[in-house]
Amino acid sequence: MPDEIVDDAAEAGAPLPAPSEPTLEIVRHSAAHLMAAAVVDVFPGAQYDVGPAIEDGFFYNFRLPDGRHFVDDDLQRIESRMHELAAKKIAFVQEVVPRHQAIEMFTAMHQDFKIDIINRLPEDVATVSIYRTGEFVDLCRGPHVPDTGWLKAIRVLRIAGVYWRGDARNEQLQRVYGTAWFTKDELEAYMHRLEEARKRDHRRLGAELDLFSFPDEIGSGLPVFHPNGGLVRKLMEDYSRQRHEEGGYSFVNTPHITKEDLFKVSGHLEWFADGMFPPMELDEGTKYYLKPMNCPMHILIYRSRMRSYRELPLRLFEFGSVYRYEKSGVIHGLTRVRGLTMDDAHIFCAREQMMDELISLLDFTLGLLRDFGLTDFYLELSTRPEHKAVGAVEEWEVATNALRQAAEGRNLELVLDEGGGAFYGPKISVQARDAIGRTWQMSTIQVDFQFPQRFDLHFVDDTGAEQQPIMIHRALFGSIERFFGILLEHYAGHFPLWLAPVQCALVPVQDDSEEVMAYIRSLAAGMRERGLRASIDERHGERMQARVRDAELKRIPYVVVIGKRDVERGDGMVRVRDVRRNVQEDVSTGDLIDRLAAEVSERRPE
RNA sequence: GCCGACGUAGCUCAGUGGUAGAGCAAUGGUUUCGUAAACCAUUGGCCGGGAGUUCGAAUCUCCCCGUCGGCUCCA
Repeated sequence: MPDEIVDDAAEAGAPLPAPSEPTLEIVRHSAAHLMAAAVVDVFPGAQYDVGPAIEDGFFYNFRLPDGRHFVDDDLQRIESRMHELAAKKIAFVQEVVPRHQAIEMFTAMHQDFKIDIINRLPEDVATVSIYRTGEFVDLCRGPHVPDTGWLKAIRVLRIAGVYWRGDARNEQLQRVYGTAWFTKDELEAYMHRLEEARKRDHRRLGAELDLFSFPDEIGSGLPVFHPNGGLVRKLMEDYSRQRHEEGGYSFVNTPHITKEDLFKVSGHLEWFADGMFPPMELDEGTKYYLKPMNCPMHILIYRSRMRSYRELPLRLFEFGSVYRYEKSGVIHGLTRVRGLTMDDAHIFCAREQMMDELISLLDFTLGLLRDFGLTDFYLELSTRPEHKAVGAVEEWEVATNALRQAAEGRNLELVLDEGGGAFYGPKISVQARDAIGRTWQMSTIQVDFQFPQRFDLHFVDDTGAEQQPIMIHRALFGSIERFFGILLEHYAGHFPLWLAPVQCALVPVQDDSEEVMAYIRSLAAGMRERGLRASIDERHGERMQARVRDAELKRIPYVVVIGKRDVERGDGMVRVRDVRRNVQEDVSTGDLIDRLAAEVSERRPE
């Protein structure tokens, strides 16, 4: 994302005027300098590359002498030295020096990266700006805080190996990340935010709520869904199917493996081989591949017979499981896996139909996402990748413009992702912001002229002539696994009622009364009749308080406690605890069931 | 794949060269209590896997598998 972009030009050239009040960005950039100064102190001979302020903090990249790598214990040493330097209130002093003089100076200091950065500046840059902080000198156009005494609320957070200039073919440098704030309170608040985000991490909630797991025996990036997770997933799929049925989609099914030829024709083996599992070879020498995408199979369904213009748009939908070889270091919970199920569809239509289809598709997409409680979106338009792309540039332009037009009709921010398209076509991604402001890529909609050509697809138009259809690839959840994980984090485990695996916990005050238990069982049966999912806490001998606590920890949205008094009163009233709002209310069982049923049928988000 | 940190009971973790521990969970019992943790007892482990060093390895070394934080990638 943009916060990682390192702009060398911003590190040198014309100095920037200091604003009257330092901003958080200036504090962080100054903290980066302070950290580099500390690293040079602690590791004499260390070379420093670039060190910008980023969202929530800063980093600096280093090359340590003798090929040394940072280890975790170094973090504390660096931070301690930073605090020492901060306490000295060393001034940040700017100088503007001639270019050649700067090169001589950094040459004398053996700072190869700085020399390289200066050499990359445009020829007409005659002077550069440097900043001194005591002994430490950095090429930088500033501005900075007046002195290091401003840098009290700092913390060194983590280390990383990073490729020089962000290219995996280059040498790997050592990066140190830190965070900096105006005050210690803000720093504490930030650390607290990190902790809160950790608590809603879907990997943690998945285990706590018994939703899914990643057995080592199966392999990295290959999740299994437990009964409760499977139920949520089924509810998601059921609703998606219903919407697709209403949306004019046809349902298809395709196998998980295929002979290699299919992926030769599609171009996947040429362009996507890195993302595919290695082939299985059969006795006769035939190679079979696990499919990384469903499109070629849907194309074969289209091509199984001659198509008429009357059939178009033909929308083929499938929850299609695909397998992608993701590098070991990138696998992450449910959001980056090696086996996933896409809510995948391919729309075959005539060129004239494309625009209408894209517009209605975008509506359909946003509507579905909103039904799952995601409401804050922006769109991203990804254009032709410079190197990895098939097909004529003109066709890419037509497709890109069609997507742009469909997107612009909306009241949503549209950002450009230059060169981020698939190898076969440009795409629109729907990005959603979650409850704590993070953005996630959700749906993708891709226009494709290539596959119809590669697979020689046709339909007969109203004059009896053969025409080539165009294809739209689209996945709205993206992958069900990923969407599941995002929803889980968005709701911090508190699914909306219609998705909650257990909607209402029925808790006896004391479980030794057959009367009470019978009452609870009949209430559960009444709920079940209305399609509601209630659980009865039948553990023997637990205290009611413990049962309530357990129900809340399991994120069961409603808890009803029932004891002798309720049964003896005979008025049908019970006390309901609304866990998500943390309120209690007396309500009749009939009303309770009606209310829950209404909340479910309206798919209320909370 | 790369850099770093890790892997001990279902979960969270302690144990750093001398035959493995706590809390929670689970199981059994006692208790029957009105809205977030009753009490007692019991069970539970090839210390991720393999090889090596050592009289002796959870502990040291190497290789593999997996997890976590980044990087690269995410078509």
